[in-house]
Amino acid sequence: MKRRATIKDVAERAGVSKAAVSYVLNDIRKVSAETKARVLQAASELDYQPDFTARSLTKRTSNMIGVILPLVDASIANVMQENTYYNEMISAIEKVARENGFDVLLTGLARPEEYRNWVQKRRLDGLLFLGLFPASIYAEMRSMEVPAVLIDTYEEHTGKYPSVNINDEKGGFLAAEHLLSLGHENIAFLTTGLENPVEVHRYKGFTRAFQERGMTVPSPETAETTHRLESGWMIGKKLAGSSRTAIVCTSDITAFGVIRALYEAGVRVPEDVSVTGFDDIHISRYTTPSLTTVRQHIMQKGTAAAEKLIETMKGHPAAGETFDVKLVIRESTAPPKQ
Amino acid sequence: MKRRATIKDVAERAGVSKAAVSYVLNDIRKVSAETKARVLQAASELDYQPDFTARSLTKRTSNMIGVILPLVDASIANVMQENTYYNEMISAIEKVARENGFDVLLTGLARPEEYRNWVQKRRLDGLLFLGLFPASIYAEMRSMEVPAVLIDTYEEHTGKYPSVNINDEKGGFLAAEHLLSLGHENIAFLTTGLENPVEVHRYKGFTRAFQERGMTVPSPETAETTHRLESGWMIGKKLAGSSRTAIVCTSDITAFGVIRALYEAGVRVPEDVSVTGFDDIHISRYTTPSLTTVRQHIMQKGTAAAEKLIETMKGHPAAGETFDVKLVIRESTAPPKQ
DNA sequence: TTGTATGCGTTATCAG
DNA sequence: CTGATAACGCATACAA
Repeated sequence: MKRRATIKDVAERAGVSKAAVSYVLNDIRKVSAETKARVLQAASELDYQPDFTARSLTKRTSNMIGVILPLVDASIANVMQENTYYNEMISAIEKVARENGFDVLLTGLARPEEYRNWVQKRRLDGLLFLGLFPASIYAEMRSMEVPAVLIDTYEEHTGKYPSVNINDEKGGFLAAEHLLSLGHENIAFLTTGLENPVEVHRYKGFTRAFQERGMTVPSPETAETTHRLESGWMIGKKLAGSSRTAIVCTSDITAFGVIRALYEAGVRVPEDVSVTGFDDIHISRYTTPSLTTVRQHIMQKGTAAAEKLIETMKGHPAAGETFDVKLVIRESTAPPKQ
Repeated sequence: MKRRATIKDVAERAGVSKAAVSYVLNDIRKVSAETKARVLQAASELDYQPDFTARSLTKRTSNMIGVILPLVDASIANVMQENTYYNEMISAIEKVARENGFDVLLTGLARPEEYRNWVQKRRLDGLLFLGLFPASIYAEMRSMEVPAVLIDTYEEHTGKYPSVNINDEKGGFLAAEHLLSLGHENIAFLTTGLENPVEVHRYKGFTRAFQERGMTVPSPETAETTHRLESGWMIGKKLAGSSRTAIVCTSDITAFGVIRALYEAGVRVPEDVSVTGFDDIHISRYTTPSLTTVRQHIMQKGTAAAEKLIETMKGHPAAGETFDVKLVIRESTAPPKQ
């Protein structure tokens, strides 16, 4: 590779000191118009671009933000593999970062020690947490002074970091209320685990809908893994023979699994059983039946998270934000059979 | 943030020189057992971890690999948003990278100049190209000496870089042959554009199936954008009134769009029209009808690409590789109506 | 075997 | 206002 021009080359060509070049290019100090012109001229002739590595060393910043996903069985695949939710999030983050001159470092992290080390040795300027992590990681976080924004995380886990969320409680409520108003009474709530506050809030909203009608609240059905098609499929298989007439899922992905299992068992959706999803990923509009689901604006959330992080990094601490959700009624729900 | 221990701190604590510490930690030269022990002891006590930024400066390597996606309308979203193909690819790459001590820098790139600059100022050790880029980028590449592996790219575009592919021609053939053997004659081939060699090869395979039977080859239907649900949907809408009895799609995503459009037009799949996909992403097994498709092992491809890149970076240039594909017959295909 | 000195490309400090 | 010069943290050629 042809050696890249350094600041020294520019300085020599312009007949000034390295410092002068730096001043001009960073517009950090008054420089005589003539020097300035010479420097710019030389820089342009040599196609000079500052080296981020060297710059990082003195500035103690890397111009990189870290995007962290939880590791399940040593891979991020188990979390993100099947769900285009992450595609939208990452696309949004990458765009905001790139447009602000930052690069995105993507990694899966499991143990808190790794995390700390990773951040420090890379001199990351900011962090974005995608999803729920072991509580110990949040403890570790507090001891570092790196700006961070949490996504889909609730206060009890955060401490001092802004969090970007959606109104999960309302989402759960909307799904339940929709089914109740259709006339369903025996409704299952399918969660991937109530250790996750996101799931808890959705379940809370679900229960509120019942309570407001003075009905008893069904206990939740718990899938054994993360949001996966197969988790939904297994629960659907189990529920196919039950007396449930409707199933509320906490992701579109699991809803698809459920619907397929029901179909294989000869149970029709929505004629026999209604199913709702959560997220409204793109494909949900295209399946048959298309999915009645709780829509969240994923890219908006990702964009907001990245923007807040960058604001915070610039020294303007941003507040968290909770986005609204709305119910999108499609074909997977209908009144119960008589 | 509590100041991080540097090599100097370790040296002082161990009562040796900085150089000695470096030697021990990098195992670069023989060091007396005693010194070694003292250094390791001190390093461990101080929880010393070398700073990658500083290390990069002298070693001229960053321990980062860049994963590059093409930019469409200033965002990578338009390419990756709806397709879990990318989730699998990225998961696989991240895992291999992480396990080999590398971090993944993810970015969207459009103009060749940006690309060159990005690689140089970040001192990237290796590059992974996901998908097809403007030809000018390949030209720019040749002038740099950075190891790279191309994914889903054909020779004519590469030059000296190994490429990881699948047997696209065979995939196209399998899909067509399957439908022909079912008795279909009027089969549409839906491509997102024959500028992309991947699509060209699939179409070639498709045509071969016809030629081997001495049948005339249908001309392709071209969607106007990238692999998107909506691209498929629009073509499906157009094809709903046609005499085609089967449609071969070059991605599962577009196939879903097609199927939905047909459904909305009252055309049943597979009773009225058969549809095949390509990729076999996870959801294809769970939709109704489940999708007959050409399976490629996406994670295997991603893993291989990352491993080849790392091998090349270590000085053992790896060869490209073409993975096999196979037909997975599910519910979206059936013999034509009598 | 170990320590010293220098370079990597920038930015920050401090004289002039 | 400008320009040497010293960090920044690490690796390495060279000297001891």
